[in-house]
Amino acid sequence: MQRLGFEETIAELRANGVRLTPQRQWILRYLKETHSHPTAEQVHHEVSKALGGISLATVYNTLHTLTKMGVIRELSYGDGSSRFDGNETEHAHLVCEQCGIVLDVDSPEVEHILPKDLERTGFKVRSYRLEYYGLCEDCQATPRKTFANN
Amino acid sequence: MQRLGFEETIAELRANGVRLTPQRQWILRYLKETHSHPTAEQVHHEVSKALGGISLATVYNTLHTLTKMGVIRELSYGDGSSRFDGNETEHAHLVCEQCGIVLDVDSPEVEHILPKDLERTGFKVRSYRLEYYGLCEDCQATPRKTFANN
DNA sequence: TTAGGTGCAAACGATTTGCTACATT
DNA sequence: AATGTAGCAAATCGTTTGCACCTAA
Repeated sequence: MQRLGFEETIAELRANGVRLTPQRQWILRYLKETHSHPTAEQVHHEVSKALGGISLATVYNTLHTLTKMGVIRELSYGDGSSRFDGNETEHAHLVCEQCGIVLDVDSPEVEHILPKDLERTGFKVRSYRLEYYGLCEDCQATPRKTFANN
Repeated sequence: MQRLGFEETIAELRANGVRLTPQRQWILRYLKETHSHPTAEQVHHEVSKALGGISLATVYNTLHTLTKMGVIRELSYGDGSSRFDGNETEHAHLVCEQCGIVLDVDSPEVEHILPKDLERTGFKVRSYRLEYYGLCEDCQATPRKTFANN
């Protein structure tokens, strides 16, 4: 349950013979250093500034490659677009239904319960996804905010 | 935490003055009577047989209407399409990464833990979503099955 | 009667793909 | 040098929308 930083992840990939192009490095760096949960478009926008241009297709391809390698995670929500999380470890999220922000939450109790709970199902669990939907603190204070943040 | 059946749900909607067209009734009936978690297209296919034709747009409209009314639930997965669940109550799912089947799981321990877990976050939780990803029993026995079931 | 639902086809938007040129190893 | 990667534009596909017609209450 230790989240790896950018440098550590790069070292791990290099050790596994993965090709490390500038595009891949910047995408990974951005995801590892932000704690927001950006969409592919947001990644494209940020990384494009650093590289002076990158194809959106490359962003998608790279995000999927990194997801398959297990160094980032992909989460798809009902709003049509996926979000990507530089934290590759299992953890729960808080999703604000008003402003759309996605926050991390440590949930040690849940971590203990879940695996136990599945023993009786015959299902071989590789990962889980736990999300709470509701209102973040800001939106509780400010009803009717627009859906355009984070 | 009591799942409502088709007849009960219909009665509730009628009591609330909701218009009950044949299209709405058949869509609701299908979702309430199956325990699979069909996509919009699967709903369209099944209901179309019963009605002798229905527009896919109507299926989408109706599914969203029923979701907003709280009598069904919508779940979006990474495969691009949403799935709809006639069980409107909170419950966890098992998602097989090989064949794509979505199974229900009762998780009473988790039900108890989750709300408690959130008290300290300042987040106002309205609902949650819990999914386990892995291999179902069939796919553990039969590796490399195609992604075309259920 | 009438508010609201249905159907169709066109529009949309996120994501994927085919293919050529290129850069890391 | 060889294999895998980047870029671009076109294609795909699930989903939404505008509008005319229709129907449950």
